[in-house]
Amino acid sequence: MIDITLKDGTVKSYEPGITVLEVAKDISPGLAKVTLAGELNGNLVDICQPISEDSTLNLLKFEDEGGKHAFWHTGSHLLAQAVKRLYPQALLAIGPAIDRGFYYDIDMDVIVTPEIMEKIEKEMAKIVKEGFVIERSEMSRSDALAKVTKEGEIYKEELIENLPEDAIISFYTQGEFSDLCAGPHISDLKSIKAIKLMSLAGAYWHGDEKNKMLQRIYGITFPKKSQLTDYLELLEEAKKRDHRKLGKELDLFSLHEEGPGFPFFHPKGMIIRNELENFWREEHQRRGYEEIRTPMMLNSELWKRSGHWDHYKENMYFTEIDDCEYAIKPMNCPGGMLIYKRKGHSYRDLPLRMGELGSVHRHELHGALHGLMRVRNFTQDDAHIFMTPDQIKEEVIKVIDLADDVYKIFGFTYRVELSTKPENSIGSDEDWETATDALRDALVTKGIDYRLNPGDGAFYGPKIDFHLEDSLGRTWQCGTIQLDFQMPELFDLNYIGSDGEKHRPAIIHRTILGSIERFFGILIEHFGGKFPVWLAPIQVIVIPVADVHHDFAQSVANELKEIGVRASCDYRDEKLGYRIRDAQMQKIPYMLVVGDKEAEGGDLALRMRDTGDTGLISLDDLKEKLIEKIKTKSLTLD
RNA sequence: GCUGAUGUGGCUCAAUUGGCAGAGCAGCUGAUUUGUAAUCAGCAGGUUAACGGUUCAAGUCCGUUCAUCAGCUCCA
Repeated sequence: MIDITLKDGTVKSYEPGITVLEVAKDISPGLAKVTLAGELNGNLVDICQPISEDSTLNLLKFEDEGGKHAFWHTGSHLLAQAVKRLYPQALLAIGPAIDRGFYYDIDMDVIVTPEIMEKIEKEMAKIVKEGFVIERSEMSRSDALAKVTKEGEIYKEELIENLPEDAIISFYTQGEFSDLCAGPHISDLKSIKAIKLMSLAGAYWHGDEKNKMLQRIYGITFPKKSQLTDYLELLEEAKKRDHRKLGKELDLFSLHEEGPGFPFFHPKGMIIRNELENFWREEHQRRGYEEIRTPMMLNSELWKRSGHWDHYKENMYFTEIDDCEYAIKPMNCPGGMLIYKRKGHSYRDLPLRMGELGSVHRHELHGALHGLMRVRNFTQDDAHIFMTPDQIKEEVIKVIDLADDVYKIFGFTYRVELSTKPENSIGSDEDWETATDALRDALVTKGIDYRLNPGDGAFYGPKIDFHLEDSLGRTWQCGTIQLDFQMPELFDLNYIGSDGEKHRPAIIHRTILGSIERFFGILIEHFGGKFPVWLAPIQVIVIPVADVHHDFAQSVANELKEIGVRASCDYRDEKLGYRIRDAQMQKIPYMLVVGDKEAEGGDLALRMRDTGDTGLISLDDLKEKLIEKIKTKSLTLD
C-alpha cells in the first residue's frame, strides 16, 4: 500500500498503481467529474497517471491554475486538429496554454481571415461532438522523429531534436489527431462546452525576427457556456477602463498623427501629473534624495563613452549642432555621471542619491507604440545612487521598500522579476555575477517572491523589475533597480576612502513609477478614471439649482479654494439632472447641489460619485473631510 | 520593423450591388430658471487619413504612404 497526502493534509492509503482520477472518485464522484489534472509531488500530471509510491497529490479543477492550464492546452490541440482537417497542408509549430486561453502557431499558405476563424471554430465544435477521449503515449526519440518526419511536420522535428537527451517524449492523441506534447491534458474533449477564437497575429518561429513568421491563432475554451459569456463581458468592461478611451472622455491627454508616440497632456491631465510629481518629490526628499536636471541633448562623444553608442544606437535620435553630432538623451545616466564627476567625493558623502524627473526620447518601433504605456518620449522618475560596495545591499533594500510604499498608496499589486546578463552587454562575467548576487540577496532578505528573467538585464547591469497590470491583465514594467559597476569604470568615477586612497563607487540606477506616462496610464485603468480625491482634476463641483443661487455657489466654491481644494461651479443654463449627469460622467468625486434650502440653512447637499445623494453636511465638516481625504491620499470618498 | 485588421464632422456611429455624404452627442444662438444621471427649437460643422489609379460616376474597387488596434520582436 502507498500513502497519498491530499491538499488538506489528509492521508489515504491505496494500492500502488491507482490513478489520479481513481483517487478523486474515491473522495467523491462529483469531485472526479470536475477534476481536470493533478499535481503529483509538485509536478502537473494527467488524471490517468498511475501513482506508484508515497506521494502528495493536489486534485486540480478548472478553478485551479494547473487545471485551467490543462484545459486550455487541450483547447490548443483541438484548434490544431480542426485546422489540420480543413487545411491538411498546414504545419504545426507550438500551441501552449497562456494566462487567458491558448494559442497555436501555424505555418500555412492560406491567410487566416475572420471568416476562416469562424470555420475553424465550427470544426472545433464538431470535433468535440465526436466525443474523442485523449490518450497519452510515450515514444523513443527515434520513433518520435520518424513519426513527425513522415508527417512532414518540420517544426515538430526541430522541437524533438532540441529536447534534452533524457527527456521523455510523449504524444497526446484524440481521434485521428496526435501531437507532440509534454502535457498534461484533460482526458475527454466532451468537457469543452464553449469555444471562442479570439484573435489572430503573426509570430516569429522561436520568437526570432530572423525566422519565418507564423500565423498565431488565439482562442479560449470553458467547461461551461456561461463562463464564456462572463469572460466576454469582462473584456467589455475592461475596454471601458482603457486609458486611451478614458483619456479622451476625461480630457486628460491626446495623441496625434503629427507626433506618434509623443503624448500631449491637457490641463486636467497635467493636474494629475503634477500631483504625482509633488508626491514623488516629497517621498524622495524624505528619504535623502537630492534632485537634479540634466540636458536633453548631449554630444555624441559622451554616448560613445557610456556604451550607448554601441549598445543602444538603434533606439536613439540624433541631430547636429555646429557640425558636431549630438544625441537626444534616451537615458539620464550619462548626464548624472557628469554631475557626480564635477567634484571630488569622500566616502562620507556616500551613499549619494541623485534623483531626476528626466524626459527621455527613444525610437520605439512603430508597431510597439501603445497609448501612454509605450511611447517615444517619456519622463523617467530616475535616480542614481552612488555608493561604496558594502552599502549596496542596504541601498537596494531601501529602494525595494520605497517602491512598495509608493505602490501601496495607489493600492497596486505588483510582480517582481530579476533579469540577468543579456547577450549584448559590457563588463566582466565576474562583475555580473557579483551584481546579480547582490540583487538576489536583497530579494531573499526581503522575502520577496520573484520570477527569474534570464538574459533580460540592461546592457550595463542586472535588474530587479516591478511589473504592474493594466485593465486587460497585461503587465508593464514600471519600477526598476539596476546595479551597475560599468559606468563608474567608463566615467572613471571615484571617491576617497577612509584610507585616503581612491576607490570606485558602485551605482544603482532606479525608477519607482518607471515612466510618469506609463504609470499615469496604469493609474487611469486601475481606477477606471475614478481617481482618489488627491488626484482628481476637479475635486468638488458646486451645482446651483437656479440663476439666483450663483452667488451662493460661488462663495462656497471660493471657501473651498481657500483651503486648496480644486472646486469649480457649473453655471450652465441646463437642468440640474443634466449637470449632475455631466459631473458623474466626468467622475468628479464630490458634487454640491445648492439652492434655496442651502442658501438659507447653511448646510450643503452632498452627492458622492459612487453612492449618490448622501444628505446634508455643514461646510466646516466638508472642509475637514476634504483636507483629511487629500492629506492621507485616501482611496475612498466617505 | 513584421503579420492581420481598421481609418467617414470634436466624440460615437450610419450610407443597398460603385449612383446627390447622414444621425445622435458635444459646439453656437434663442426660448426655458430648473432639487440629484440627458428641457425644447434653430444654426453651423466634411476635399470620407494623405497621394495616385480604374470608372460616365469612388466613402465604397486597386496601388502607395501615414496613423490607429490586436499580437510578434523590443522595452520604462
